[in-house]
Amino acid sequence: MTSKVLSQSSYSIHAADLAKHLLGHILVHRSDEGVTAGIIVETEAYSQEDAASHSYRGETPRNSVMFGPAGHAYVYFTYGMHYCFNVVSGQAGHGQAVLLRALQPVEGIDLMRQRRKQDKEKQLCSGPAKLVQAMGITKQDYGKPLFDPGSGLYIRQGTAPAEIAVGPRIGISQAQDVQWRFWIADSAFVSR
DNA sequence: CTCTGGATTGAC
DNA sequence: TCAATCCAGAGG
Repeated sequence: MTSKVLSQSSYSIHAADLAKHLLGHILVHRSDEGVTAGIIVETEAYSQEDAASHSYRGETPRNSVMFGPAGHAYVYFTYGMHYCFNVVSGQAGHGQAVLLRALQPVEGIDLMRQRRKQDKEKQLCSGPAKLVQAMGITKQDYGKPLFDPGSGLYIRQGTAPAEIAVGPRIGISQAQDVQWRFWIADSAFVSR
């Protein structure tokens, strides 16, 4: 099977553009437990000028990778119990990233079921913290290059969706009017 | 050092 | 509708 990986340059665009562009591509993770993969079906963009972004108040130890070169993983811990996974976008020096909110499972589905303690396929990756758990992503993956299959965590080229839907981001208290959430219009695997 | 709130989830 | 659960970031 062919498995073309997205090049680093394809990530060097604005977060809002990358958020749309990532839909239809495939996130892959290889671990000791096995391989898991899923089609990206829902994303959100976060950028430095945006009050809802972690990068809004400048670079800190937690968000530093957002200010580095594009195509790397930004993993953060939140609510005292969950991790979320982002793809760094844009140019180095400008803090921005795309949050992956939902995947359509395509490989390692039984492993996802074990990790999630959940049988229903639509419940495996239908949320930012759910997909991190199902894919076996941890804080150890912080900073990993997603354009390099050797890192074990990468994005494979998929198929662009027929129709993309747009709406406000979820769970934020700032900039609630900004329409920076994108999802594949007819997907049954989105969150919420 | 203390305090506040969070890019969530699942149970009630 | 709400608790769980703990850390990052801001302010003193």
